[in-house]
Amino acid sequence: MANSSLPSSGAYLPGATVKYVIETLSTRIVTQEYASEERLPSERQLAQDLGVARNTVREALDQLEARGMIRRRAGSGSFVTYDPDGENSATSPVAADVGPLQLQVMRGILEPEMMRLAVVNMTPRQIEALSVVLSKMEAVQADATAFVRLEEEFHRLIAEGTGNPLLLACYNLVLDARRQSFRTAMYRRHLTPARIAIYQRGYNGLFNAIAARDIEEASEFMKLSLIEDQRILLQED
Amino acid sequence: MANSSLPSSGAYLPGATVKYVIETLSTRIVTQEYASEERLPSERQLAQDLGVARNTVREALDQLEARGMIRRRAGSGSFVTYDPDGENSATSPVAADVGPLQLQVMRGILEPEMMRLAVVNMTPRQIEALSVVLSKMEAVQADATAFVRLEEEFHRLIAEGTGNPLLLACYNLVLDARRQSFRTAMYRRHLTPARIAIYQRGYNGLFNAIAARDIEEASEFMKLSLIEDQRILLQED
DNA sequence: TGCCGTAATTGGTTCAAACCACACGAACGC
DNA sequence: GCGTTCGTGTGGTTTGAACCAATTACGGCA
Repeated sequence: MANSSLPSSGAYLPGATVKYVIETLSTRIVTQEYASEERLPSERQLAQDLGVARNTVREALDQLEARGMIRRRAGSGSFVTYDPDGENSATSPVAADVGPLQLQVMRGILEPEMMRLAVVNMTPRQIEALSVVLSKMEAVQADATAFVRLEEEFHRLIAEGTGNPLLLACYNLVLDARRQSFRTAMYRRHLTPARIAIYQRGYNGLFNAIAARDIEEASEFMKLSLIEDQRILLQED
Repeated sequence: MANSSLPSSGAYLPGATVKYVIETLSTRIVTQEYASEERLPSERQLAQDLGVARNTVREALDQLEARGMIRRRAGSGSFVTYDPDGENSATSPVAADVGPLQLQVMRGILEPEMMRLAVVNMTPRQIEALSVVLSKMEAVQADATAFVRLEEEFHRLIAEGTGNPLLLACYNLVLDARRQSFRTAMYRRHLTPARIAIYQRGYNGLFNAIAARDIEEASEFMKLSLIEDQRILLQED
């Protein structure tokens, strides 16, 4: 699919260009558009394709490299080091020891309050960013891996939207654990196209509630999402 | 001052300019030429003084900030956060950006639930460890620094007592931020012997509630502690 | 005197251009 | 044939400029 849907069409968000590039590239990597171990386009090429300066592309690649998604070699190019099915990832060591129930408990503690704070504190720009991720989620048909990854990004944006860096840092640990959780693989197995459609409706409602600054509605959708995940988890046992 | 020995005169080393700036600035900071908490020259000024581009200065400042030697505030300037007599230096980078209110919000989210989980899940051995810390706290007369340290240990043991490694990891971030917050904010000024005595009674009651597996009682003491801290925080403003 | 709005200053972001050092391959010479 | 050389493409670094956003300082107005 790639996309030529540059920010030029509609909302151009100054100050969010690097994030846009990061989001675009990481999505392409996760969805295997750029396969593992594969070389991705040169910085100059990417800059031209995405309609941004090479500096901006470099900044984005810096962060992707820090996340361990790519590796660069001067003179050769940049290579994808992300393995979608790989158990190995640059996740924090704690994440490995976290059981699915413990993860769910932690989400139950953080997410409702996080949602409330985000609804109140998110800037229009952050809501716009959220809508971008939402459209990508709605475009997913059956690619469970991509959907899970986008789900994560969606949640991360909400955590960012609280404006509380400490909460964001904590929630990043939660997301690490969620990614690492061996049950996630099973979770993906349950992510049939039909079920994806259900989640899409849920996230759509959640986003609308956020955009409308409706705390109760947003909280309700968040709880539903949690309960749904919990149901799948228990079903597994 | 310091040096006008710019690379321009003679050896211009491409690829080493940023390092040169970092070296220069960090030396000035360590030697107190730029004292702690002091504002250092603006990026534009530094660029001109050092004979490099502003971008280069920014790159250097980025790394100094990552090392925790400076802190930047848009519109205000960059400030030295390096403490030559610093006791602790290994705090997580996020901690620096966390405001006192944000810290309090996060504690308000985590601690009540943490308390409930701990009361239910703590092993006798963990309770024993908690009692040891408690006696140390009760032995403190006026050493606010020691008391704060023990308080932290007390809370950490409770977090451990939940048996949830993810929660513990998150709470460690909170404690990092709390430690950082105490360094800048003058919380210790308010920790008079009389106030320490009050806290000691509170923690004693909290411990007894935990030992008795009394969830409501423990929760109540935890909230009191939180509210007390909040009161001091507001008083500060 | 006190308050508010504007102007100046500061860090934050993005852009465009030029040059360097490294890597790889193709063309060349032996 | 084999090794060297050189060209081209790639990431790496630095520069200079322009604009944005947060903050502060100042001046005039009530």
